[in-house]
Amino acid sequence: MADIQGNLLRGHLEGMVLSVLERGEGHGYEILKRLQDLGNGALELREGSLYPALYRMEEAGLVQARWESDDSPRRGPRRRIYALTEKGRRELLRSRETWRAFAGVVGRIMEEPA
Amino acid sequence: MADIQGNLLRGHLEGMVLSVLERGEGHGYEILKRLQDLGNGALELREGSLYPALYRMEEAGLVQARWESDDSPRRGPRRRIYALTEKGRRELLRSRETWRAFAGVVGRIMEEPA
DNA sequence: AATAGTACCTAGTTTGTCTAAATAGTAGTT
DNA sequence: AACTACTATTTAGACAAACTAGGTACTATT
Repeated sequence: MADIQGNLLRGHLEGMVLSVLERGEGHGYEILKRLQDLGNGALELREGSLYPALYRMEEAGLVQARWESDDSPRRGPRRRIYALTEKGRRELLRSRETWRAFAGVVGRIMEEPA
Repeated sequence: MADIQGNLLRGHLEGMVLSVLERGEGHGYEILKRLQDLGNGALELREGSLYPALYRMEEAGLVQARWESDDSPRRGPRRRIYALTEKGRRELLRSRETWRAFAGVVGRIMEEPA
């Protein structure tokens, strides 16, 4: 199983998080699990990568964070819920364009017959 | 034009260089131009990224380098010519697999309808 | 002599992922 | 009660690879 992690991910994680949040808000651990699920076991993403990414994105105004209310029915550790902002939505569109350009160019270079 | 550079490239450059060299040996500057051509103006790759990458790859035994002979017919700065080694060829196969896995996973996450 | 293109080199900066820990609540087991 | 495991968040420090921003040197053209 080719593991996707580290340098390969650099610069691509933010778009992936934006994309996951487009389907609905979610807390950090949930975003992590959604990404790992979507990665089908090949995506090795750690908490230590995701949480700092979320903080950067919050600072950049791409996502808005709130603490889950105390009086929610569930028990367990508090969760911080992230949602896309308008700016984040625009950034997602740009991320998709960048991804397509990137995948097109690198794909062509990697796959073109010798 | 979406520019492909910096963090986006991290971890992907080595495979691209291997792939370009599969089509035939070449010197550093030539590899740079070939990549920029293949990138159709979108790939912003600098010498300061490529040369160190070539040194790393030489050290890792993926490519073999030699100085162009002095008595070659052309005039101009000396060139250092890089060629794939057997190990480099094997690594290229692995790079392609990794690329496909990466592009598949990230593509699915980026493009999947919300 | 000035400019531009080819060709290589490299010290130092940047930055985002990862390592590796810590904290804390809940649930199930022995 | 003690344990293990899972959920959930936090963060200091390490690391590595692309980049910045220069430098050298030869050739050709204006």
